[in-house]
Formats: sequence, structure tokens, C-alpha cells
Amino acid sequence: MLVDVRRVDTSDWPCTIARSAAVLGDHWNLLLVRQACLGTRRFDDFQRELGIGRNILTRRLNQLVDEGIMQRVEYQSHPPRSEYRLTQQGREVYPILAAMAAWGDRWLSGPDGTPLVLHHTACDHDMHAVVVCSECDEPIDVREIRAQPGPGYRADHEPSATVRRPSDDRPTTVQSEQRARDEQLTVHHLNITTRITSAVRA
Amino acid sequence: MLVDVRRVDTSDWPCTIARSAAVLGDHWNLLLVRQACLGTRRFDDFQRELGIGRNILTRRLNQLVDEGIMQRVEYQSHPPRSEYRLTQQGREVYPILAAMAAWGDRWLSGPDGTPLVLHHTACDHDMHAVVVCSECDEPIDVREIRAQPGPGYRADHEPSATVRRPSDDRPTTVQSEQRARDEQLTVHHLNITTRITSAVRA
DNA sequence: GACTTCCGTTCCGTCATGGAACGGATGGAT
DNA sequence: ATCCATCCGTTCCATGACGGAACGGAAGTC
Repeated sequence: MLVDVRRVDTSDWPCTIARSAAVLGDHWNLLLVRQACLGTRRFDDFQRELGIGRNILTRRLNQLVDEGIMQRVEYQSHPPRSEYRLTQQGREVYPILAAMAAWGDRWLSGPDGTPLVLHHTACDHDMHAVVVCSECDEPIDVREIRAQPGPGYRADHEPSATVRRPSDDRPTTVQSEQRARDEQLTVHHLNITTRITSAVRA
Repeated sequence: MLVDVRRVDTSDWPCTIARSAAVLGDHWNLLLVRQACLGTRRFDDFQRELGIGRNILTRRLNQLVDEGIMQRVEYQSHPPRSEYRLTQQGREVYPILAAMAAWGDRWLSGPDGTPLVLHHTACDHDMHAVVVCSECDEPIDVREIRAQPGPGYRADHEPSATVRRPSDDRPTTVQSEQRARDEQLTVHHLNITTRITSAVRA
């Protein structure tokens, strides 16, 4: 797998967001999966539809295959030709894309509204994606989520933390800010900082 | 806003995924929002916790502020110091991150399981994110979603398409493949391809 | 034999990236 | 007063990914 050696590799951080970001935190990878979800399978189609350079496309497709998101399927053998299809793992990226679409519709779409309407054939309604809690089925809000080190946590890498309520929109005073920083239950690990707190020791 | 001029700008494509990808399809932007969700607010903290270069960090924070995802809040004036907080728009990125975390937990976590457990304080359960249909509350699957041009659709830009069922995992024959391609209801727009089909003309 | 389709590879100039050092304003300690 | 630390950047630089364009090669079509 050819990776940007300049880029910090987050694929082994003890945070699945960071890991996912190593794969999905890329312009082209995201668009390629989107395009694959729309039915595109072939090299030239991806190239034309996205306007991506052929060399870049080659690299990206190989990367996605290596990561198990796409698979190469030979559809004729005599000039060996293969198409790129989503694997199950790749197909399951779609909910993320749908969540991004919902966010984009809300914050990024022009005065005219959504460029693309999603229709759910299962219930036959136009819909948008909603991200809910697996336990109570309520839409999630950052301020109601607390992250804690889990079974796969390893303390030898980059930061992870228990989530505090993110800021209100009013400025904090220097004092309250200082207090907030002292209370912050955070695990910092890199070669630089090692700031372990009660949340983890407990 | 300083953007990679080499990168294709997808912010005005008639597809909210492409638009969102222009903002969220970036390694650092994603991680910065994540970190902000974890409570980080200050330049140096972001820098230490993520290991991002200071120059890059400056650029990225400015970009996120320009895009309305973060806001600069001055917390002391005499050496003017400001912290970076999520706006409402930024806070609403979290569901996307949570969806990415769920995907990462399923496909990317090692044998030990999740490095981070998310706890939903609203219902007091450990949880993971589920992306559901706004209308029927069922988890969504690519194969049950069909995308159609909406009110904000403009035909002068990049591809968008009605979604067909993505491929099964078995190879298609050349014939069935050809048929599938003919049936494909796709709108292709760039300077290169203009392939409008019944789905749009209808 | 020429042309087209499909899937790449190679070459090359440009520019973002990331590391490191510098800077400037303030506050605290000695 | 002087040193040191904190906080938030900016500047400089080498590296190498990116994107454009041209090339290639195997097969099918007219």
C-alpha cells in the first residue's frame, strides 16, 4: 500500500475515528466509494465521472482493494479486465456517506435545497439519514456522549479522552477555563505528553 | 481560505457528499473536529495531542473557522489569545464521526475490540452509532437507497446518479454487464461526458 | 489497416506537507 | 531585572504527492 509518507499515520491510534480517518479521511477515497455506491465499477468510468487523474486513480483503487473496501473482479480474461466492486465492508461505508449528505444538506446546500433527494425503497419515502444511539434509538448529540478506554485500548499511542461537554458558545473566563482544564479527564500519549488522570487510573 | 489548488474542488458539485467531502474529506480536519469534540480548544493542545505541524495547524484552524465549523473565541485580550470552539454546525459533525467510529470498530479494530467505548449519558448505556432512515427508523443499506435529482440540482457540474443496487459479489458476464450499463440511469456532467437519461428527462 | 475501448504506466512541473527554528507578548520565579 | 515558561503563531526548507498529458498494449470493430 502506497501511503503518503509525509502524512502522519493514524491507523494504529487507539481511536477508531483516527483509524477510520486514515482510510476515509481522504477526498478521493470518499468520492470513489460514493461513486461505487452509485453503481460505477470500471476504471474509465471512475476516471471520467470524477475527473480524477489516471495515475491517482490507479493508486487509490489499489489502496481501497488492499484495505478490503473494494475488490477486483475479473469480468473478461483475454485482455484481462477487472472491475472494482464494493465489498461488504465497503458497502457499510454508505451510512457514513449518508450522514455526511444529511449534514451537507443542512449546512452546505444553497437556497434551492438538496441537489439529490434520497429515496428509501424499503419504506417508500424520501428520507435523510439520522444517526441514533443503538440502545435508546434517540439521535445522538456530542454533549451526551462520554468516551472511555475500552478493551482494545493501548496506552502507547496517541491521545484519546473521555468526552466532556463541549463548550457553550460564550467565552470562558480565564479562571473557569483553568478549572475546566484541571478537571479534564484526558489520556495523552505520544512521545511528548503523558498526562494520565483519574478517569483511567480508576 | 487557503486550499490545495491542485485538488479538484468539489464544493460546488450537485452532490452533498462531494460538498461535504471538500470539508470533511481531509485527514486533519476530521481529526481536529474529533479532538474538539473531546474538549480540546487551544492551539498548543491541538498541536501536542495530534502531533500536527504548527504551520499546518494554523492553516487548518483558519479553514475550519472560515467554513463555520469552528469559531475563534478570545479568552484573554492582553496577549490576545483565542481558543477554537465548535459551532453548532461543527457539533453536528459528531454523528458522522460516531458513524465512522462504529464502522471502524466493526472493521478495523484488533482482536481486543474497541479502544474506546462510547457511553450515552442520556440513556446511561454503552452504545454505538446506528444510521437510520428518518421516516421508518430502520438502519439504512445502500441497496435500498435511490438517489434522484432534487430541487437544488444543477446540471452544469459533476456526476450524480440514481443509485442502482450495487453489485452482488459474483462477477457479471460480459453480456449482463453490458445490459446493466445500458440500464444505468445516470446523469454525467463535466466537460467530458454528457449522458442524460430517462431518469432526469422524465 | 485504421480506429476504438479499456486499463493502466511514465514523465514532469507544481505546490502542500511536516520538521525545525524563530518571534513576540506576557506572567512567574529567582 | 533577568531568566524561564507559556501560548500562538510565522518563516524557511527539503521532500514527495498531486494532477495533467502523453504513451502503451491488448483486443475488438469497421
